[in-house]
Amino acid sequence: MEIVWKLITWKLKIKKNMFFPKQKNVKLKILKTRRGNVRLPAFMPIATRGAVKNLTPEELKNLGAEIILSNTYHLFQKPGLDVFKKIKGLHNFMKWSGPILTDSGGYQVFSLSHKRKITEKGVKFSSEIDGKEIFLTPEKVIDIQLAIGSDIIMVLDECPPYPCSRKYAEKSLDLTLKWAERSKKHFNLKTIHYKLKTKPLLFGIVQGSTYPDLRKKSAEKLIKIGFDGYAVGGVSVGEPREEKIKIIKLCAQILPKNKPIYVMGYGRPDEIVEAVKFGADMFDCVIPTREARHGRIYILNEKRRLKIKNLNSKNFYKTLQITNNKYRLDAKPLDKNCQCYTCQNYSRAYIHHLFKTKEPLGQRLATIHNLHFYLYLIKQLQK
RNA sequence: GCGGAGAUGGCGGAGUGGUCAAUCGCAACAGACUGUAAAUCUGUCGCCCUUCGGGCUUCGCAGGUUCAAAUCCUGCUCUCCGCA
Repeated sequence: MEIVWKLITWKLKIKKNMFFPKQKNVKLKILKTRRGNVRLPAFMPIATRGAVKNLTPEELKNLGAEIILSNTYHLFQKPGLDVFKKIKGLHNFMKWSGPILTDSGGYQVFSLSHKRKITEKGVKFSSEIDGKEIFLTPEKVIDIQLAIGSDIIMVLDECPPYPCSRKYAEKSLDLTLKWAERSKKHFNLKTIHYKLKTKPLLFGIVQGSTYPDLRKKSAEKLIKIGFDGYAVGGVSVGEPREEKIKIIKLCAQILPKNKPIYVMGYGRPDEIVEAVKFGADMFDCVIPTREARHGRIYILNEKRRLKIKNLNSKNFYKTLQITNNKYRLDAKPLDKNCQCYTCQNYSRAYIHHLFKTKEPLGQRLATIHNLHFYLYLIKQLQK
């Protein structure tokens, strides 16, 4: 009798697995990290040097941020790894208890291109702070991120510029793929003693510039190596909108749907909405914070109750330049429908004045508003 | 009163015969920003015409020298510093 029962349950299990073969086509809704779950899609405010400019981690949390991004290259230079060893990681250092994703320094290969040299072994930078030489290899970058205490570790890649010749894109991709392989190997070696629950995640990065076949090759190779998530890198480095969308769409089609897809450094609000429709899950971008500091304010056109179907149009939002003279006497809040701290308390005229007189509070209030805008938007997309 | 220095576009301040509508900084006005070398960067900034370009009026005021003056000369007005 017992044997029969076992047989039945065994058969049921098999059937169940046939219905859901590893759930490959089910879109991921939640990303599990060792420091808690992240609802997808997610937007990660950027704390390059361990701080989202103008905000405390507590304020960030109140704005609804579930995960933030930090940077290997910059943290390695300052404060340096000895500090993270002493203070026990970035989370403790900056008092942020949620997950942290760290970028590998691959973007600095692009943005500091005049100060670095790429070889098969790694990238040699001459520091923009003191000119000192910094040598990063795929292995070293993993070690640094482990020391920082990152929850999502990015592999070292080369983010090629745009436009990029076919020949260079191929060469660059070959190197990036080799580095990806080495990264995975090194990561496994270094985390072999970690318990499953406490192990950080490792993400690979798809490159290949604007060439679809290279992107395809890149994605397929990374899947073969096997990562906890996949990023689309090298997007928004100056290419036209259609090119970006084409690449993101292609990558999202190829990459597994039960793993998070992270479009790096992306994007404008409408671009994010579009990418989510194609299957992208994670984003980070300097736009809301940097533009806030420069006085550009994001405003929703729709009334409250924003729903994803209302976001079809590119015009669901607009921007306003608060430094413009026309806001000098404007007693309205930045956005009359916005529930953020800034809009609940302050007028455009006041924020305009703070900017004109270079009071840092202006940038702070604008940052709060713009991040609220982005995080509110992403929340609507989670529904 | 005597001696010295100076007056330049919204402000500060270059320029001391043609290349000056006048360097530069600030202010003003606008724009850009996509894994943050970014509280940054770019443009405009005497007036008029549609851009290239062209025209007009400017360097305290009034004359003068010169082909040509913000720049040289004369007078005037004002400001600052020192001495009485």
